[in-house]
Amino acid sequence: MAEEHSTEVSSVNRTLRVLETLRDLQPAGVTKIAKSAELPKSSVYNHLETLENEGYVIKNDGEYELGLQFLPLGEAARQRLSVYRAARTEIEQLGSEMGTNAYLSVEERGLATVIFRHLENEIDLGSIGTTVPLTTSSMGKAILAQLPKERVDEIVDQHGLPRMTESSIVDRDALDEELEQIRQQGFALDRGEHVKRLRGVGAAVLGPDGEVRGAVSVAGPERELRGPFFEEELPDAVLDVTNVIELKLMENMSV
Amino acid sequence: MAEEHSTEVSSVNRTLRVLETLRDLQPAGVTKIAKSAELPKSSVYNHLETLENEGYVIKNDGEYELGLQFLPLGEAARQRLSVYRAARTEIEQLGSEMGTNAYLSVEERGLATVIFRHLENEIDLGSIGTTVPLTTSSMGKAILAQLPKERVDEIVDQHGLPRMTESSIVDRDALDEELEQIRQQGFALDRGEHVKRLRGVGAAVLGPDGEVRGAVSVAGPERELRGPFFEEELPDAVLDVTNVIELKLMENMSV
DNA sequence: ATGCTTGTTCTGTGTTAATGAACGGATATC
DNA sequence: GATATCCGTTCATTAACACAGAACAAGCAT
Repeated sequence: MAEEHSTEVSSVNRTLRVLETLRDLQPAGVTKIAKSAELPKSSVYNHLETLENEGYVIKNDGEYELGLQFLPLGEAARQRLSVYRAARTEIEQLGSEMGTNAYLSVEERGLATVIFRHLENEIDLGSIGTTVPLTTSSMGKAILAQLPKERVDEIVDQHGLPRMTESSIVDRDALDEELEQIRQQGFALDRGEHVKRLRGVGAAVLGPDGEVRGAVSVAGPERELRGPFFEEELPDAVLDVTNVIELKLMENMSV
Repeated sequence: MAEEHSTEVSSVNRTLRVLETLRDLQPAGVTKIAKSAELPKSSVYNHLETLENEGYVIKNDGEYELGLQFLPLGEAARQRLSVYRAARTEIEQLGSEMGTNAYLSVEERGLATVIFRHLENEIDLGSIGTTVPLTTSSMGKAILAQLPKERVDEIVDQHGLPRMTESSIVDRDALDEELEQIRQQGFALDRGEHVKRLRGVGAAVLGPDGEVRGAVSVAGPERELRGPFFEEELPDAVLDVTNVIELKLMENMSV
């Protein structure tokens, strides 16, 4: 909120806005994007042209689409995370053994970002790159529970306690209690706090330094995730996997 | 080379250059990026600051890294491709059944871009988003063989016939012969034309309209891919898969 | 303590990104 | 089939602001 002498490059902000609206509207033409982004048509046109010349945007019979040049950027962004490299295969195995969708997410800018998933089920909480509030998912809560208290305060200040469903935690004291319980049992449960009737089991992955590197979770519909399967078997499986990943992270250190 | 009245937004080009050098150098500081991109330090700094405010770049103890915001953009770029949605699971099955790495790639801007892969083997021809010349891989040649002749001319004019290894096709007539043979047999073989001792088998995927939508391939080291396994079994398996994908693409039409 | 880094701030100036109107082409409308 | 409306694209002007390079501060190594 406090910008003194703006050191920002406004054209860049503009391009990013164009790209984000294109992402949501694609395929789309100049006019459509300009209207949605509330920018002059000619301006949007110039940006799209520039982006197209570099391959970041593709023109297909008059309509624009995002170019595949973004793939290497996204890939480089997640390849830099050692937890991604260590967890990939483990997540796939976890998902196929349990017969559920399995996810790997990391915290960035106060949100949980899904960086890898294994699908068994159509009911999905979001594709690669999706962000969810840390307070309304098993992965998010598992991460939060391992962050220093000040960081939790920061994040809650910044993002609040969004009420995604009627089960979402919206009270700060309730959150602290929940986090304490998660620390004690080692895993987090989500009973429709993010999406109604969608349940999940998540646990944090700690690095060799003891810092949170991310979280693993499995998720599925209420009717499949219940009873001892939900409350015992899945937590055990998830904890096994986070344990293996943590060991892999240690090996990478010593090599 | 022929720019009349430049309608390009130069700041955008600048940002893209910063991002691309960051992608190759990350984690990196302002000075390192500025030197490599041959841009003034302050300029790079301003761009990085702007990108960081939007989450496209992350600052970790003084060093910059690509932010996870690129994941949704990359994901949106490939999700728009119906062949990606149809081929995902088939590629995984193909790879695990054959015990080889399996790839899905599409042509964009005259290059083959890998948009999905299944790994069984360490020897890899490149991660998601990697581009390879169409003339030096089984996927690329399979795609080329299905493109209209004028398009092939365009692409060869633009990218030439790069000699990646001593086996690469560098003669235009030889290419045409090869493409004709690929059309007849339905699949393409790569005998170390892209990387020495790396072999591959690829076949194109055609859409309901008869246009090329991409190509599937399996690849592995020479010592594993040889004899009837390389020349018969793998081609059969790849063709089976492209066939299934093509059928899926037709279903999606009618739904 | 001193010499190098590094990231960051600053300020003027020249470039150029932004703008809205106008063009021409295609499609839709009646 | 004529007219109207939409689209992408071009254009010219002007104000804005991105750029650059030097100066600053902070860290690290020597």
